[in-house]
Amino acid sequence: MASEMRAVPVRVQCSVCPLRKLRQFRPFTDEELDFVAQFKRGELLAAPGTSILTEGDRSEHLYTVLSGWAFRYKTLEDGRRQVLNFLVPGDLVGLQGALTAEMQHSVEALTPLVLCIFERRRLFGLYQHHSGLAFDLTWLAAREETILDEHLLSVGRRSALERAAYLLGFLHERARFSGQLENGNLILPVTQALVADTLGLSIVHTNKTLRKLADKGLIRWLDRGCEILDKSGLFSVAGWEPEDALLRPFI
Amino acid sequence: MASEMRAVPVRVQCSVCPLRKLRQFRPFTDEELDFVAQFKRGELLAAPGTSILTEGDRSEHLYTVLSGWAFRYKTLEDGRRQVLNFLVPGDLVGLQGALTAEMQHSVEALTPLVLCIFERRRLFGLYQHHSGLAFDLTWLAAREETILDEHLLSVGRRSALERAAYLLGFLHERARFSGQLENGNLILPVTQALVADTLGLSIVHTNKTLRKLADKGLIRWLDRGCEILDKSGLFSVAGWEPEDALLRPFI
DNA sequence: CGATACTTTGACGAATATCAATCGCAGTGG
DNA sequence: CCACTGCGATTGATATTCGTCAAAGTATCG
Repeated sequence: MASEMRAVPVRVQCSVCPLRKLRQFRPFTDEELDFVAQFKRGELLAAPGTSILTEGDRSEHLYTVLSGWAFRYKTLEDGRRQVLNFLVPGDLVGLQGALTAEMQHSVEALTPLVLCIFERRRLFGLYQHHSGLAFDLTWLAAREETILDEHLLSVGRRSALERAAYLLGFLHERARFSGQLENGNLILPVTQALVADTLGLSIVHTNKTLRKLADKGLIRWLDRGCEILDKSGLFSVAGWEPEDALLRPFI
Repeated sequence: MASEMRAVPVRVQCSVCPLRKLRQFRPFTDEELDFVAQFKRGELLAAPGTSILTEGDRSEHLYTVLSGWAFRYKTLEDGRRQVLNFLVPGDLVGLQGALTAEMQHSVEALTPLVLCIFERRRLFGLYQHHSGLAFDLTWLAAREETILDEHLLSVGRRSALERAAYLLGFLHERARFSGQLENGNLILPVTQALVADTLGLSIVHTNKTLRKLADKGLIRWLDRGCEILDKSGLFSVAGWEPEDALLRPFI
């Protein structure tokens, strides 16, 4: 729960943003780049386990993930938890809080995390003067909706094995697309308890389900992470194929 | 599957839009009203059971529900179906299709349905010249996301009884907020098969679960509909309270 | 009147949860 | 260095929830 979290002055200039260099992100115009550079107020560094946002918060800020992993979740009163989605570099955090009064979900860091901080107050200026960026924000919100649709289908209608295969394949795809697959084999930074809370299953049943995937040679479970050995095998078990994502916006 | 569906020339002038009179929708400026009136290309009338959009479509259009009920869903290859959300008057349909290449979900009419048709091509003009409306679109997308978050929590972590109570309370709330509660007791236009596909349960188990809610005096099941007898009783079983929704945009 | 779609019910089986341990590893303090 | 602690992973036994199968009842509609 308690962990290091601190805001620091801007360190990464937007003009040399390491993410923007990746070919999956759409290029900015000079005007857009200037605006975003001004929009950005600093960075937030958070250690694993740190709570970034909490359900009920009224946040002054919006964030973009610059590096690291995090996850969004909700809980019921008695503590049952449901993970809603994972956040990787390029993902926007806290748009809901900027539009409704209070955050309806919580966000927690999974790995050491760096977030770019934006001021919610200035969001309307973005809409007034940068329709391209405004369009991008809607695009990002619609993409999140698409992902949630697929998760809902998964939790509602896929078997435990299909669900687990879908999730791990999905996470691998997200990692790949956020530029984390340079060095060959990727390790997803998740615990089995976290996977269980994403799949809507108990920890015990999740363990037994992951074991089946491991026995099929599709994954290998490590200390607190999951190595993907056979991505297309996972997709095949899940009955799912990722979209070939085209150019993607981010802020 | 096959059913009546036809587009007709504009009949309801936006300036006298019956929805806009409801106090839950935010007022337009004159310029916004002019734009939307031009943006609108006509209306679509659909009988119950009609397919409005299908997964994989490339739709030229965006829609707003003017009257009636519909639902969004996805299916797996073997036919398993998951209902994602319901659509009531004021809801936007097809924004995803306007931003990504293909629709990722299907939409079907539940009752006689009237949709306002907008042209996807002209969406960018909206962003360029009407930042207020652009902001509204993002707001609507973020609200859909909030709803999906709650559904995911429900399907993943609530028991069958809690889930059913949540869903029916939620639908009652949506009906109320879209101005359908004038005449006292509302009948939700759903079948048990549809509820089952929303909750992620089998029809048989759904039937037995709804029976329990009926035995508690919270609902009454009718021919193909559900009458809500005790809304706060449902919320209590579900462990959920609706947000007091403030002013709401629509297009 | 038959056809169809929706609802209801009981019996049974499969999927998943809960309970209760145990094991291994990393960090911590003596 | 070592005992201790806590978290995560694992396992087997048992209980519960939920799905499937089969059948029948009921309303609507042409």
